[in-house]
Amino acid sequence: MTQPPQPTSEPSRYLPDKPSLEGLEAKWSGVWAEQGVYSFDRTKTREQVYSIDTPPPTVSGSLHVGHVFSYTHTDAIARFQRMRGKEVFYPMGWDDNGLATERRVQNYYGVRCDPSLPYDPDLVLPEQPGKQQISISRRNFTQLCDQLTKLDEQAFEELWLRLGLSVDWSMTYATVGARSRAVSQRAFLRNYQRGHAYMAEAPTLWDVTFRTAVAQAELEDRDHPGAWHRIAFHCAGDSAHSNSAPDNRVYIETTRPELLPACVALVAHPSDERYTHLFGTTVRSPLFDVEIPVVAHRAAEIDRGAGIAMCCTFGDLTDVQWWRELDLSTRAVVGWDGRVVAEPPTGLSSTAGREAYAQLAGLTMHSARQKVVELLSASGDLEGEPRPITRPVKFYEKGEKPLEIVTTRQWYIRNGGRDDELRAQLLKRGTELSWHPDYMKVRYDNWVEGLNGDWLISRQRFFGVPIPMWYPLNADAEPDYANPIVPHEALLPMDPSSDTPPGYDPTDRGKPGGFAGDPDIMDTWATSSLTPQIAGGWGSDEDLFARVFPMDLRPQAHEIIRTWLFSTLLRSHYEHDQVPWQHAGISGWILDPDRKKMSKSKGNVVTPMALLEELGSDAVRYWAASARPGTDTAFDTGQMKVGRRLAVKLLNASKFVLGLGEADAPANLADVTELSKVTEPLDNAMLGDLARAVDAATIAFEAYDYSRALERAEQFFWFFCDNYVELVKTRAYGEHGDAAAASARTALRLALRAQLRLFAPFLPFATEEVWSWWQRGSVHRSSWPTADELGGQRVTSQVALESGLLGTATTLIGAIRKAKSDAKLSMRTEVDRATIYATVDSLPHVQAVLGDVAAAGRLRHTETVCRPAPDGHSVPVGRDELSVELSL
RNA sequence: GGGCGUAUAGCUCAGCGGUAGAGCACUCGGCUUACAACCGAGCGGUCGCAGGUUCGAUCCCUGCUGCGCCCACCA
Repeated sequence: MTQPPQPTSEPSRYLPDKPSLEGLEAKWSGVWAEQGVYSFDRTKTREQVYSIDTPPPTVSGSLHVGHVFSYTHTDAIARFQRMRGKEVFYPMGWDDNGLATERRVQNYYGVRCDPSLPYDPDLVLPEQPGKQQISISRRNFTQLCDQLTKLDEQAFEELWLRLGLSVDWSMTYATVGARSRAVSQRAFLRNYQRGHAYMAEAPTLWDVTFRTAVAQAELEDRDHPGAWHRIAFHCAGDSAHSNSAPDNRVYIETTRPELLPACVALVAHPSDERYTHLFGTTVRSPLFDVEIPVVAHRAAEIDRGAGIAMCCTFGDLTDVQWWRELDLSTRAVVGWDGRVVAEPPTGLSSTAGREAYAQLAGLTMHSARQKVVELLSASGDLEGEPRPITRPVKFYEKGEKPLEIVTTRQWYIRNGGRDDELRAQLLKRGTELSWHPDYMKVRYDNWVEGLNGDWLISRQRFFGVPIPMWYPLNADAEPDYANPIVPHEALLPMDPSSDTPPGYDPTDRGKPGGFAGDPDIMDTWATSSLTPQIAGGWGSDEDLFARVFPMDLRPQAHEIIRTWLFSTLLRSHYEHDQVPWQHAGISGWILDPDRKKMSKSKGNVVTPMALLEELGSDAVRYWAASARPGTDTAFDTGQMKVGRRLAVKLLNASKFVLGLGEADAPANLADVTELSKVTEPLDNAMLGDLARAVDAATIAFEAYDYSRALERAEQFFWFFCDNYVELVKTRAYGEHGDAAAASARTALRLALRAQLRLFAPFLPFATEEVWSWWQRGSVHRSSWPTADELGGQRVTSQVALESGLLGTATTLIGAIRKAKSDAKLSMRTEVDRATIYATVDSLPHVQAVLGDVAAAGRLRHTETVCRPAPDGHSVPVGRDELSVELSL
């Protein structure tokens, strides 16, 4: 066995007989780690650094080809910037914070967190989770969270290593780690101290399954079946208003009849003449017999339902608006558990009403609806049958039941949703970013313009960053929320449920005159919105932070512009008064081949590790990098096979070029004197074309268009292999003299050296393998190719003539191939005589390349005839004579 | 309801104010000493529809249609 070469050793002249992609991932990822090829040099200044605000993957989610897709894009950019001479700050983060982890731990271990239980240091769980979830303490629970996320993080790291991400693994962070918790709590406290964070008791969108508040950014609309119910309210007295129904009733239509006991008003549009006579009067609700005012509000829609709506506390956000703006009563009936609360609301005082209510108390919303419909039918207040409809209903994105609105005390961060001036500032911040692709900015603008309230950041969950606040308790042990006890920044991270505020004794917890900790944790985005600060060492390593912040690039997917991008920008706006990055690179999604979003449930998810093992990382990276920025892309193994073919071709072509001879192998091709060996016009023409491809790829990369950079490199490479290499092959063997051979070999080597570097960001393994055969160091620390090193001005001055030459030669060899193909001859068939027709203008070109063309086409004798080609195309005359007609 | 994107070969996608491109698939030919997991040649398109601007439109403008996505107060 031949020892694999080491990148720091002398060029090894090691050329495998049969180059292969197998094993390159393990070999080179190991070498890179060992030699710290991607380690960040923190002595560099901000100007010298290119910093990336890595998206920390949710480790409790499944590994998905979508991950491979978008992280490859970022890695290609990182590698390009590194080769351009930037010191790339490219850490990895793990998002192990929040509900995703909680849920995974519950299912994986079969446990459930009960914060009232004491910690059990000797907890032993059954090997297989049982049917019944085991209740454990909060501390035990979070320990299991830590334990499981460690496993998940390992799986991700293995994947990333195999994919070849050029991450500095010594700088990894986790969003629930101590550093992240400290940053998150510090930023929150500063928001609080500046008045950007506040606490309020207000109607809140509430998930009854997870029993937590959720934020606007976590909502999604889903089509949900429901039904219109036409319900009669009773007008007071013997009203003689002609517009009332003849039976003195007012009909409303609702999809939420179960909220009838929560009704606080009927609302119609001020200009709706059907109801104007009722404004200012009251009606009585059916079943519950509560006196209900009829009021006017512009938000009521004349042509929706009956045109008059039942306003409940709270059925939807319009109800909240009406309740606020019209100063209506409050009759909450939905409890935290999603069931009808036991006590009837105020105002529900009649005996009949209380009896009706008693039949609902404790029921789920679903059952309560059936019961109310039953009662209304019996009382004759339901007109007709419910009419089924499907309408959009708000869900928590991770939830399975429609959201309710429950009044709770929560923490908020101002986000412009209630403040036009702040909103305008944030919109302006959006313009300070370079968006790639630029139209993605519209999504940001839409989101900011559509915000309808401040950002609710508290969550009634267990695993996450605690809200760092205590509250003094009064003589009745009730918390004084208006005067929280704020911890010192030096004490962060802290947990108010186990830490004791200064001046108190742990035994004062929960006692009159004592203190209580805030029981809630923060929304996962409240921490993730600080990834530039976490990764950069804000507050703990200000020296590092100054060298990396604001960052250059935020890569992310488009669906989290409203969450991650927006919230990060908001926090940076508050804390640093600037945008957190210069560029936002937005990736698309992976769709399955049917153009649907890939989903686990459909069984079409491919495990990325298996893909990498089967096709090779370079192949999969090629597929990812072929997708235009921001574009949703079909999962396509065909494209990966194309990438694999490219990588194999690169190995083989390199082997050929490097195998042409050791004697004149230049030790340092960066030495421009090598260029003087390139004497043949055809060789210079090729280098000139390559120089243009290099320029095009560079411009594309600088504009974050990695796919175009790859396309240009690839386009040139196939042309190089199929035409140039074939044309100069025999000359390179030395059949036309040493100088001509040296010209070809040097050009081939210069071209190979440049092309390996063009491909390095995309095919890091194959390019590194080839680089190691003949160059020092890692290709990934070499410099990005330039037009200058390929001849620059020298080539450019002759460009007109020489690119014409290359075109002529390519056309000629193509015509010869076609002639042979039409004659059903092997390409190696020797042709005794060929006639090449040409115009006067092109004749010099033809004659200049005739030697290479004749050799490549295996033409023994050629004749050039100076006249336009006869009609038709190439005419194969036979094995011993070939007429090649050209339109030149 | 508002917005963004998109529509090009059987499939996946580039492109561009001036004679329509690539890969895959398909057909034919070739084991040509870098590569048969390869090479060569070929077949294949009213550039979604309708108008407009222009000497000229696949490209620019307007409208329409299909698809995808984002957003929107769910009575």
